[in-house]
Amino acid sequence: MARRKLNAPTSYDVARHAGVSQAVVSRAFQPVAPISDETRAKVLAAATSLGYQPNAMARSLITKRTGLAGVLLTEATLRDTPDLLIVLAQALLEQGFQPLLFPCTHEDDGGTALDKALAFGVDGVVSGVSLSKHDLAQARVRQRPVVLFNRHSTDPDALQVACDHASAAALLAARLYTAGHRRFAVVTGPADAPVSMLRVDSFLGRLAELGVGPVPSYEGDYHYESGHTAGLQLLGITSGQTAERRPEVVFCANDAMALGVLDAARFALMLRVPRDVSVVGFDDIPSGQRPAYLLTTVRQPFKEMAVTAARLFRDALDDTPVVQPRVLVPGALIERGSAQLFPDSSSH
Amino acid sequence: MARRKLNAPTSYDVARHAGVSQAVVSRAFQPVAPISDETRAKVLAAATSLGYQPNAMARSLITKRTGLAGVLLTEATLRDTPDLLIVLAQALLEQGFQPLLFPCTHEDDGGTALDKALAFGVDGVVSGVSLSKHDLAQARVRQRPVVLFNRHSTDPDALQVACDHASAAALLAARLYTAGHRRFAVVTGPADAPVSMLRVDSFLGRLAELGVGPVPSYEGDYHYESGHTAGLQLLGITSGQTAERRPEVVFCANDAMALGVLDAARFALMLRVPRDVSVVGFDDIPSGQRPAYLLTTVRQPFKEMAVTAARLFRDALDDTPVVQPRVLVPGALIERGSAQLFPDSSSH
DNA sequence: TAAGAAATTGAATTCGAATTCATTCAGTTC
DNA sequence: GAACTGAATGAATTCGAATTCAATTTCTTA
Repeated sequence: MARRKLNAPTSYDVARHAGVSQAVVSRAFQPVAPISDETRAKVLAAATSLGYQPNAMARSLITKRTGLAGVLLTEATLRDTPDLLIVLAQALLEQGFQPLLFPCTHEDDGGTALDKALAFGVDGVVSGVSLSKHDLAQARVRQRPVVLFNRHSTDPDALQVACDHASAAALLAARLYTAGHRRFAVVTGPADAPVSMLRVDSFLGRLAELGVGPVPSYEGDYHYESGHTAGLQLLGITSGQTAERRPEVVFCANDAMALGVLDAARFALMLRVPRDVSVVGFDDIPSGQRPAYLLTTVRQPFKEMAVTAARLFRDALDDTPVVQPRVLVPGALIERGSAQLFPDSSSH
Repeated sequence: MARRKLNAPTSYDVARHAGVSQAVVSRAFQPVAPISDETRAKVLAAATSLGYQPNAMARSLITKRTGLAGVLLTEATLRDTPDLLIVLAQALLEQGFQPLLFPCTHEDDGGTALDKALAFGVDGVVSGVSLSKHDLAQARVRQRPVVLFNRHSTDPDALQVACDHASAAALLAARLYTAGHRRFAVVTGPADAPVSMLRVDSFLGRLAELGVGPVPSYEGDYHYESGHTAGLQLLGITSGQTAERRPEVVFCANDAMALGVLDAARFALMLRVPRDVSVVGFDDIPSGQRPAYLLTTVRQPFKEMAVTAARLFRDALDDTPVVQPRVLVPGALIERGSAQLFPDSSSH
């Protein structure tokens, strides 16, 4: 490994320049330390004149802190809800942490990503991918807090912030039932996506409570295309569907697929939305807000969730007693034109 | 600062456990080093049994390498083209670098972000925000390579990878002209957005060459809403527009605004697209691909650009002589239904 | 078999800033 | 003015792995 010398000035250079000891230079850069204002000013002046900046590695070596927060997110999350990364990064920066991104291709890459993050010396991790109990234990041994973001763990001590997908989905189900709908269909996310499961199961659970019978379902992969395929499948005539048996409502585990269903219904099957069929999703992605879609959906309050996660993260690091290790933030039902949400007096 | 002891094993612990010296442990973890296979195996066994991982800070302190690549991107970029971050992160990871994200609120936050990145000890930076000559010089003094991504610098030595926005925009202009269009309008990005300038200026430049007179323009901010407003303004009757004077084509500096223009035209002004007006954008964002929009646009080959950037980055770090410091990758014209691209025999 | 080359090994040093601890100095108090 | 308090300072140590260099072992080769 080529040892290249970097001509960056060190604290010793600054010390010599300012006529003090290295220890004093170090103190000048700490917010609170035994040093006179006069000396500090002198040191800082010398530092700026030399273009000195404390070496992060040397500092971390002794303080055991890097100021880095590992951020574990799936590529699907990054792609579908880019806003999440932005608000999470902002929130972490506000708490004084720089986000170190670990993009995960699959939901089960979390363990590997966590290992890598720890090897890089992150102070802790905010994880938007699932982590096993074993992974969490490993982080705990190393005293690195982990905040689960929209992910759940059976570990009672795990820190977690999540949208209350279950309640929102159940509410949406009830709302649609009340509006008079009786024939439902669902498009799920991939079987190993925990959030999809939460949403779909709650939706179906509430419907079951209300006496709605078996609901056809299609397993998508969170992408638009799979939603499109699902739409053709669930609403098309291929399976001998007639208007009487066609689902009145299609609930999708996320918005991307809901848009696919919507387009399949409108452009491929020539159905009118919401008159012939209501389509609802989950996430409130920007394109669903456009007049071309007007998707009824559930919005996750990412900003609030991110701020909460960042705060939990910092508190855990500061050994501040964490009052509430598990925070559930309610989702907001966003009613737009893609679903018929009021009893239709003209029907039947 | 509370000095908390982490019970992480050190190389000395492993050394004791394996009955060798600390130096040998260090060597066991390097791919090529003077150590026998036998000893290495013994050390690695001891290491795994103790759960040892080399301390990144200590290592970096002496090697002057962190394995971190600073990634500077504006929030607008993160939001509008999330795919870019994903492919860039993948490409950097493939070259052995972990992306350290520095989200920038404004285009001119680059200098600050670069400073922060250098303070964190990144090995170099890939910047999707503008950097001043002074910033670049500072990085060079520290021997930290900077690869500009879709950004330009007058510095002849600067490493840069960019989409050839200018050529693509000019091509698009010519294409529309050939199709018979003569009345154009443009929606620009914010005045300080370098990429918007490139695109719009080239588009207008080519039109001017073709003899097209003054073109009305509206300054947007890259967001959908501003596109919507621009659409109302440019195509609406507020300014006493009649069908004869209404622009036949609206060129937008990015897709997000193009969608806004398109929706304004269709849903607010009841114009038919592309019959009454053609709308074209730039970027090829996913929602423009949907049947509800079918936006004609220019796609940036992000994957290729990212791979090139990552390779440039690595070569610069390895002191591999960089063959081509400036790479321009051509954009791809994506023809969809939002623009009339062929001479219309039925017109006039 | 002796001399020399090559491969391993370990003791000591290094990287740069933070911290400990002893020391100095100025300011109080009686 | 002696004794004491508190603040400010610097010498020395520390963090943990990589590297240098001298010492040792093993392997060649004449």
